[in-house]
Amino acid sequence: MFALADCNNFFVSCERVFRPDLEGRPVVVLSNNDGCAIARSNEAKKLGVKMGQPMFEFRHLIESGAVTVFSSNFSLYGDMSRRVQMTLSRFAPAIEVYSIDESFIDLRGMSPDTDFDRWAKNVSRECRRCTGIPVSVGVSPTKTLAKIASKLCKQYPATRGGCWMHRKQDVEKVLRTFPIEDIWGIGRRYSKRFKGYFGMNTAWDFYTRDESWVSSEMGIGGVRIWKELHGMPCIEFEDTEQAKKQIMISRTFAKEITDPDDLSAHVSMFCAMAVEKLRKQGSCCGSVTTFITTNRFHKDSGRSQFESRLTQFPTATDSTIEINAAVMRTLQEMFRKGYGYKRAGVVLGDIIQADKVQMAFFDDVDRERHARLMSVMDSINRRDGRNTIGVASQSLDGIKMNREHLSPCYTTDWNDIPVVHC
DNA sequence: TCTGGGGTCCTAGGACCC
DNA sequence: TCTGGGGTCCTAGGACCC
Repeated sequence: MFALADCNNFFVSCERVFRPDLEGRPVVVLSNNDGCAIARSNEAKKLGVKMGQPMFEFRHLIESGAVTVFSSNFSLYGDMSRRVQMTLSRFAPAIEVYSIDESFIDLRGMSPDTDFDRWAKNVSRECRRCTGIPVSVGVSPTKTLAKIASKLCKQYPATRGGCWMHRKQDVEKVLRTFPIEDIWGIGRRYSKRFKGYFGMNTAWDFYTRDESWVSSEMGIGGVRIWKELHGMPCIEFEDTEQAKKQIMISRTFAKEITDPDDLSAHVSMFCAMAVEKLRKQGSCCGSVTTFITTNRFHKDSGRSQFESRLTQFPTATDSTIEINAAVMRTLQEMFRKGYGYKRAGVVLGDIIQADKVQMAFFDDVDRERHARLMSVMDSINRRDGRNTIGVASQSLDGIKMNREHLSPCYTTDWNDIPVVHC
């Protein structure tokens, strides 16, 4: 058996932990720059606020007081996520942190006589008690079915946050009405095709197809989903964190940037952030891509641009100095005067373990020195906060963002700790 | 006026090798 | 007119996830 513990409307729930007055009311959390809705309470969903919908389209709901909005507060969400994970760890030797709000739990070592329904309800209750976050715990023979089971918890309050779905007849009963687009791994494209072309609307319609049909339509990935629905586990449980194969830092700017120095300062900071992540996982990268783009929603195509440049390193590196130099050079090549840049980013690729780097024959970088400097830089930034020191080209002011509705960092900033009056 | 920020895997096709 | 057979590697693009 596998369990999936999925936090309900996670970002909204994090805000509600410290604002219990918002329980039962429509709440929306916005993306960076207060752009789009990225989390909605059930009440906000009922009012018609869509995932990813731009805020200006539902501004009337905010202004009339029908919806409460928050700017995203990722230090809060990250910390709350860690607390939920700690609580889950008490119930199983191994958990797989799948995303900020979802973890899988391997139950294969537990006695087959276990009452997993009771177990799931208990885990959910404990998460709520210890962290304040409502969590849906689905248990099933495969990860894909566990996902479905956890969705049932959200749909039916009578499950009290936990649901064990394992008997064939129960699974099939659920699949008969489960929307095809809600199956894990079947996205917008496939579900649109399945509905339009083949008149398939439910998970049952997919489940009852031949394996060979699924294979020809979707390839090996589809077959895995199909088998998982039939109770055959195909998706590995991964409790060790995998090193990233690609690391990207990009941001949309609050205002278009026209000044090359301003743009450089930002992109240089993105670079420093990305390379810090790279070192943190003990890797080096063989290439870096820099990209800049103008506002993609602008009609005036004469002034629009998406450009990117790839730099490859003869010897894979984790030196901010070396990578930043490449990024700054390519940025200079791409920048055009008179254009307003709305978004930019840095992508590190060809990532390998730092101790497996193959040196180039004519390598002339003093890697020892760079390594010592980077290590000192990282420890200072760890101790005194991000952006305490960095390379000269980089902005140390952070990114200017619109965050009009930001909540306090209740759990990660001494100045924001809630005060209890009694 | 205002539109997020990350990731992964699979496949097809081309280049190239013997 | 006829024009092998097998393989690997790389890349771009498409699909998905949260």
